[in-house]
Amino acid sequence: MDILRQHILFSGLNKEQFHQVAESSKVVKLKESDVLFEQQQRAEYFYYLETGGIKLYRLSADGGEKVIEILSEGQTFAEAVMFMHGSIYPVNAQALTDCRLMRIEMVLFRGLLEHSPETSLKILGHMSRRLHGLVQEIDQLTLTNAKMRVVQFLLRELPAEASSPWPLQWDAPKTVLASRLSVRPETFSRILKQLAQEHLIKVNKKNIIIVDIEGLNAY
Amino acid sequence: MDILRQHILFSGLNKEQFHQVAESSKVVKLKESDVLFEQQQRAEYFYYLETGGIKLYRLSADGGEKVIEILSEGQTFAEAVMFMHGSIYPVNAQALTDCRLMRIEMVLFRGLLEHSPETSLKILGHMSRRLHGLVQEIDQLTLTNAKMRVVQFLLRELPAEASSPWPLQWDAPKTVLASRLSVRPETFSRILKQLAQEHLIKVNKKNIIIVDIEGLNAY
DNA sequence: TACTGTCATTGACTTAGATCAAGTGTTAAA
DNA sequence: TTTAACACTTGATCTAAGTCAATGACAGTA
Repeated sequence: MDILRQHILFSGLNKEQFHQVAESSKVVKLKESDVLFEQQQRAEYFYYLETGGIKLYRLSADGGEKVIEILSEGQTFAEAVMFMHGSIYPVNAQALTDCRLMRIEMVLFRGLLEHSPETSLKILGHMSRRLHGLVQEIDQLTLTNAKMRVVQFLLRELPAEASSPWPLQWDAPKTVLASRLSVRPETFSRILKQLAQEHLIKVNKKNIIIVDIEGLNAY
Repeated sequence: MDILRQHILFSGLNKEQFHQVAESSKVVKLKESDVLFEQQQRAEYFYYLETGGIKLYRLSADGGEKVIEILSEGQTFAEAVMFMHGSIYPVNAQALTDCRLMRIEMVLFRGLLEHSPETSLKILGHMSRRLHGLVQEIDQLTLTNAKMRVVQFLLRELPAEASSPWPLQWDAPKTVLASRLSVRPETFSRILKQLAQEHLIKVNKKNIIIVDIEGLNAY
């Protein structure tokens, strides 16, 4: 509960307000591949992800799946839905690994915001950044090719202080990463192989070692 | 000024607050092709578009241009930037036609929000919808092909009450529309031709008549 | 009226990346 | 230990859409 308190969304609430949130919230546990909610479903809650991984994705009419976001510990999600009329989730959410989450009531939280402009402003900041992120996403999709998308993705996974060589690892299967990057798994595989042949990375199952950050940046 | 008052962003402000905004705001006039601001530039203002058309677009390193949004009368833009740290515009803004805008000071407006939770919530609603729109945009780009994107675009331009045949028109040149849809002008031209041959639309310069809405929906 | 530049259309060609198909590990259950 | 299920890799094709190039249709202006 203390962890929650520290999150930016809740840091603007006073003691009493936070108490209300804590009271009405519930811990949710998911097993790997459990579905938390589905797109078009009526939205009553948003979530704080304490441990585990979640993917947000959309389905097209013909069953195609596009991963919009891969969430990891400490992130909140679906809070943007709280401010839309006739709120329905615009995406599906499914556990990539076993998860532990806090489920927060939208109605209650929204009510609190009416008396907490500070928190509203923080959420606005949050959403602005996500908005900006999506805009970048769009031009990544349109202005660059598959190889560049993969390279950008790898570079973005690196912490600011990273130096070559630097190990990366994740729990999502490669198919999910591929979808996130809007390429087919086959293409993703081939691109990683190419990068390895150029001595920019080394691939071993779910571990990738970034061998040459400079080289990747050159793309 | 009264027009501004009616806009959703300002409707939550009280008389005094609105007065402050009005005081510090300035009318800006642009000629066609004038640049209002550029990406990476320090952001101090957001805008309300009274008359005319504006395109928001991004440039890639190699000069490629991707139109993110085409704005028309009555819309505000760049207000999301207000809530980000070290705020810089993430896009370029250029006039498609002669324009008249209101220029609003971010710092001032942000200050007002600290005392107007109601307005904050309205902006949150605004941004949520745009967020949702961008998510849809992304899966359009990834789950569908160029022809479908064009069809979806045409259908979305139609008002809810539209019936076949229905005329459409816009002031942006076709190259801009093409970029907005992430296709090359040549491809855009070919697709429109195809749709015309299938008797779904009729094209005449900047006017398009939607002949068969059902037919388009079938895609 | 002719000249210029911009936008739009059309045809010929190229290519990135999808699709299809086959094969290899790897884990988990029977 | 065998079988099944699934993730991943690799090779062989195919195709949608991009690129390049030529031409037409204007609007503006000198």
